[in-house]
This record gives sequence, C-alpha cells and structure tokens, in this order.
Amino acid sequence: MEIKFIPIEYDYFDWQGRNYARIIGRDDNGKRVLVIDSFEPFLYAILKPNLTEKQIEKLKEKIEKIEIKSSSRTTKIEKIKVEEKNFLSKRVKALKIYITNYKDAHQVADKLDLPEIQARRGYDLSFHTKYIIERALVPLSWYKIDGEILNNSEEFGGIDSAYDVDICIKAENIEKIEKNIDFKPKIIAFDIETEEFDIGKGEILMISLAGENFKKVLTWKKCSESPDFVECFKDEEEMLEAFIENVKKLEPDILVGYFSDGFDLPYLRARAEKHKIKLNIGLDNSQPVFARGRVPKGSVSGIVHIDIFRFIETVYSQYLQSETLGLNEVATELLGEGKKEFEFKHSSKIKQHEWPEFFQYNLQDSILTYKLAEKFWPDMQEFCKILQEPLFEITRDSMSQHVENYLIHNLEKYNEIVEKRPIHDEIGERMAREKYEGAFVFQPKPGLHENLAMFDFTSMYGSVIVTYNLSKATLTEDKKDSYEVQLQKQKAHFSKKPGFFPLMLKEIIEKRKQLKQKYKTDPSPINKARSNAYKLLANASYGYLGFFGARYYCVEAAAAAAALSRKSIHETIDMINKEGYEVIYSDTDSIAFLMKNNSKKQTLEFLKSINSKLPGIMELELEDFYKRGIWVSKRASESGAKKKYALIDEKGKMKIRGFETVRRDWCTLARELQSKVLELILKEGNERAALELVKKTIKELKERKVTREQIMIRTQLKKPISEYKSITPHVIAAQKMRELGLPVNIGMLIEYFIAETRESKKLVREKVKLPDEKGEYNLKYYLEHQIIPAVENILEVFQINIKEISDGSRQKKLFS
DNA sequence: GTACACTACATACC
DNA sequence: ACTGGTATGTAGTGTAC
Repeated sequence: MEIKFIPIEYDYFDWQGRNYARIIGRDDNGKRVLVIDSFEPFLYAILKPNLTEKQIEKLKEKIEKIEIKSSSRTTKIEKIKVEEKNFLSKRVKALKIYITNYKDAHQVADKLDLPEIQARRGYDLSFHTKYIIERALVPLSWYKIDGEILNNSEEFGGIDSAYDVDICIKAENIEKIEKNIDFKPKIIAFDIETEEFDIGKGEILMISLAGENFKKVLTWKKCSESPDFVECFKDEEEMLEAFIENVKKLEPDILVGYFSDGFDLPYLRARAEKHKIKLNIGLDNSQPVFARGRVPKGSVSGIVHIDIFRFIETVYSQYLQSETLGLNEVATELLGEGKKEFEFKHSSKIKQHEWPEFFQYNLQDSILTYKLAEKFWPDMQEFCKILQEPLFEITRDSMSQHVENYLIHNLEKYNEIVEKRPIHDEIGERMAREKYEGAFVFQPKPGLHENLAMFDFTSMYGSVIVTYNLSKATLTEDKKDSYEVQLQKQKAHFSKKPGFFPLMLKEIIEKRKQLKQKYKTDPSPINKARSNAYKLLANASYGYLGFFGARYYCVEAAAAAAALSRKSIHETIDMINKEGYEVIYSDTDSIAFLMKNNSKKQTLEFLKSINSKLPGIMELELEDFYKRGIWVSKRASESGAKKKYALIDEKGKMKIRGFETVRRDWCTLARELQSKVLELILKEGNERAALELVKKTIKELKERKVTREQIMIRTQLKKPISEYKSITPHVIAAQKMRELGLPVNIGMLIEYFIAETRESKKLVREKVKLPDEKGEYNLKYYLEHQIIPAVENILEVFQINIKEISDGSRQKKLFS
C-alpha cells in the first residue's frame, strides 16, 4: 500500500526494547494518518589519531561487550562501523556505534570513556531530530510512503486501535514528492475565562473555540437568552467534558491558544484533575503533558498545541510596534481588530444581561487567536521546512535554537559529526567570561542638518563571518593561510579553507537576497515568510557565536566579527569623508552623512565604487535620502547623545530613534508633545511653533486640564517584587496592586501616576498612585520630570532654554 | 541636611 | 538560561562633609 503523506506531529514509543517513530499527519485526501517508522540509532566515538588497525579491532571488541540493563529493556551494541568523518572541519576516524535503544545512548557514551577514544558525540540530540535526519522525513513536506497498513493489528501491542486515526501505516519505503500539494491544516483556537488568575484556583466560567466557519462558547453560567453560539451545561465538569468531546469531533491538526502554555491549557488540566476527570484530548486518549521550562510547554499527543504568543514573541516582536505583546495590542496591529470590551469582575457580580457580552468577549479572543494562527501559518510552515524541525518545536524554540537546528540538520552535507551541547561547568565558565568589545558608535554633534543620506551594510556581522571565515572550526593556531584579527589582548587566526559554519551562513545570506528579489516580483505571503526566516537566521548567527549555550560557541569568532566590523565601518567612514561628504553619525553598520554639494546620482555612483572595493560578500546599500535630521545633546553634558536622533525623508516620513517618544516608560503627554515638536522642526523647520506648542502644553498642565490617561506611566515588572534591591516607583505600584488583590505577574506593565501629596514626601515612590486612585497629578513632577526633559534638549539646539522660560522671570507673563 | 557618586533598573539601538 | 555589545536616563541608596 502506498499513500501520500504530510508529517505534522512527531513522537516515539518503545516496543520490545526498540524505538519507533510515531508520526501523525494527513494524506492527500485529508485523512488523518499515523505512520510508524524506525531507524537504527547510533552514536559516534571519535578515535585518537594514529591508532593501528589492530588497536581499532581490539577496541571494537571491547565496545561490543557493552550492555545497559534496565527493568524494561537491555541495550546492546548492535554493530560498529569505522567511518572517515569530519569533526570541527578536521578529518577524523570514528566508530559509528549502533545501539538497541536510543534512550540509553547517554549511558553507552559514559561507558566509552576509553583511552583510545578522543570524543563521544551524537548522543544528545532529541529523538525526533535524530529521526528526521536519518529518515529525511521533514515536517510539512509531502512524501510517498510505502508500507503495511495496520488495521486491528496485533503489531506494536495494537497501536492502530489505540489512536484515533483514519489510516495507520508501518513505513517501509519513504520518498519525497517534489511537486507541491496544497495543504491547509485544520486549526482550532481556544480560550478560557476563569474566576481566579492562579492556575486551577478558581472555576473556569467558559471556554470558547473558533476555527474556519466554526465558533462556540461552552459555559455553565447564566445563559438564557444567549447568542446561538453558546452551549450551556449543568456545571464546570460537564462543560469540561463537552470541551473534550468538541476537540475530538473537530479533529484539529492544531490547537492554538494565546499564552496557552502558561495559562489556558494548564488551567484546563488542573480543573479536570479537580473533578477527577481525564482531559483526554490526545489522539491516544492521553492528557496534555507539560515539559519543564521557564514557561511549561504543553503538548497533546497527536495534535500540535501551539501557543502563538511564544512564536510571535521570539520571532516577530522585534518588528512589531506594539508596546506589549498582549492579545489586544498584537491583534490590533496585525489584524486591525482588537478584543471586545468587557469589565472584569467576580462572576457573582455580573448581571444577567452582561453575560452575553462576556460570552462575546470570550469568543472574540478565540477568533483573534485563530486569525493570528492563520496569518502566521506561512511563517510557521517555512520555519518547519527550513529548520527541518516539527511545528511544536519551531513555535517554542529560541533564536539560538533555531540557528542551531539549521546547523544540525545541514551537517551531513559536510560529513560533519555534531558537536555536543556544553555541560554545566562549561556554561558557567562561558557566562563568567569577560565581555569583548562590540560595535562602534560615532560621537555625534548636536544640531539640525539638511540633505542627508544613510548607507548601511547588509547583514553586516553575517557578511563579516562569511568573508573572514570565522567560526569555532576555522579558529586556528596556524598563522599561514589564515585571516589575522587583532582582538583586545591577543591576535586570533582563522583558516582560509572555508568552514561549514561560514558556508552555511553564506547560503543563508544568499537565499535571503534571492528571496527578497523574488518577493518584489511575487509578493506572496510564502515568499515573504521564507525571506524573513532567512533574514532572522542571518541576524541571529553572530549572537549565537557568543551565546553560552551554543554547541558551536566561539568567543574569538564573535569578538573577531565585531573587530572586523569596526574596522570596516571606520574605513568606510573615511572614504565617505574623503569623497567630499561629511559623516555626522554612525552606529554599528550604518553611516549618516551630509550630501554637501553632491547629487543623488553622484552618491549612488560613489556607493557602487565603494562596493567594488569591499572584500568578500560585504555589501553596502543606500538606506535612504533624508530632508532633515536632528541630533541632541545628552542630558548631563554638552556632548551629543548616541542612539538618539530623528530624521525625515522626502515623503515626509519620520524616523525617530531613541527619543522618549519611542520609549514606553514615559507618559503619553511627554511622548506626544515631543513627537509633535520633532515634527514641527523636521517638517516645517519651525522651532518657534514648536516652542509655542510646549508653552501651550505647560499652560494646560498647570491649569490641570490634562487627562489621567495622558499622565499614566508604564514600567515593566521584570522579576518578583521581593527580589528588587531598589524599591522604585513601579515596584511600589506593583505592591499596591497586590494588596488590592489584583493580578501581579512577572513581565507585566505596571501602570501608575505621580500624585500631589499633603506632607512633604520626598521620594517619587511616596507619591505613586494607581490608575483608579483618587488624587491630583503632581504638577511639579510632570513639569520637571516629564515635559521639560522631553523637549529641553531639542529646543536647546535652537538656543531656546525652556527651563528658564518655564520657571524664570517670564513666568508671570506666560502663566498669568 | 544635603550634595554627590554610585548602583539598580528599564529601555532603546543595531 | 534560552543570541551579542553599546548607550541613555531615572530613581534610589550610601556616604562625606
């Protein structure tokens, strides 16, 4: 029997002491398929050089005797092959040691601590990673699977009847289908509303579900006269059972939630436990399982549970404007649609007519979550294909893990044996290391400029790593045929023979470039997602080199990448200045300069000539031309502030960096005022109008016409309240919230304002009030600590001293 | 009692 | 613990005088 199959979810099981991969997916008719497959698990023992044939034979004999016994199985050495491999780009002889059960690989490795063996590798990859590499069954790609159909079979203890699938097949032959078959997974989003915030503490009031042409709210609360999507149940227990039933009936490939790893799924599990019922939504009737982690990872057997918040957080948050990653803000930005309004209160206080509103609210959360999952589907799909890891992993892995997965799944092309994960002590040492010197930032002069241009290097660090062949494997003591880099104390050398890490990165950068071009002519979501995935990988590769948890960690390479980038940007700055321009700012990989008497055409020609001289794959591009730009001084001194500037292009679009306008921990009043001031100055060159606006705002502030919303300050709580050594205003606000029984969680944005106080309280934190507290805003604070600081340095560029104007001799004239 | 240096903390840039 | 370093700026804290 042969079927067409797309793998979605991976797991494995043991049968008679051996491992079997168990993959859930669909066939080309949309039938749910369970594939059972196996491979011969193995690990490598890298031999010390110059062992004789005889010594190797003796060693093999010794190894063959290894046995790992446990209550359920015995792992033996199945066979041993001698192979010529590469390890960190060096030619090595290695024993490929096949074992009965991969779970015992670690223990086998422990027993291989022998004098003839230089290193043991390839035993610390997860089962599914090893399986995907060996059988080349990449997630979300199509395959032809030849095999035996199991139907009420005794094989594997009757596994086919244990799983709720349409087809169960034991794979014999797997072949990739190159032609793309359209595939759309069945996605169901879910969301719960509860009485309490702590997991399992209160009752679940309702559960919503949403999919394509599907919406439902399950509840046991007041639901007479409710919309037709509401289904009522006797109690919480019955509602939970209905949830299970719905999931089973809907047969989703994907169950998606928003922060559901940390809230919805564990909550459901906890309440089910409380009622002593099984939340058996798995295809094998198993309950969700939670893997340890900073946030637990909730998995459902046979269905991919995705917490779309996690994927958005690690992969896309850097591109979002949203100041928090809450569902409302993220959905509003990405979908143009937010959450429904509903004022939370204890269910006993919700009036009869308010319940339908609450149901709508609950449903809307699932609808938004569903739409987000749909929107990010191309991205998730491309991540799976490029990184060759399952959906569950790619939606939860960190950027460093993504980089590493790309490396691991592409090592075979280089005949490389995988490096091991650092052990505890190594991680400690790496974390304790000194920082190396990073990027160069140009010291700007405060001032307003006209006619500017900005160049920047494309994927600068990545290009440098490729151009100078920087990596752990290419780091060498050999000074011949190598690139020499001066680091802080010593010199480092990197072989000129291309290593696998720079070669893979080169491919990533090239693919990104091609896809970016392709996207211009064919702007499909798939092309965008693919292009973006490569861009993210290219950007994260440099950081990976210096990350303590990396298998291919190499500070020398990271430090060299930074050093060579500094060299490159300095040389480019010099070239630009020599050509008759004036460089006024630069940060890491970008250079802003004044056009002087040069035309745009000349500038583009000049750019071409720079590019012809740049080494390797280094490439400089035009970021844009700008009509005006402003740099300001630091608060504490006369010198120009780095990482803080505002530009306006010829279409009138502003680019604001570093200013309070873009900082979420400043109040809206100050941020909006500053933004308008910058706009008046950049758009119209009218600093007088800007000054008038500032005066007007100060006047309104003094007349207490400013709304509460405008003066709220938001600061993130980054750790538990008790761990703060320094009790800052937001910590006080968080304390107040906790006393009121409001939820206070790590990562939350704490909102407060600074109020007038009767006594002469000195510290800011003594004047902190929560949004709902009574009180007037503290005039002095908002004037001196918000408004004035936000505009002071900008107006100073025009020799306007707003502080003097505000409280100086003209005070009367101004505020009378 | 206050000025000042230093530390803790949050957030941004690239 | 879950990519790197560079930088600004506020508020609290400790100490000298």
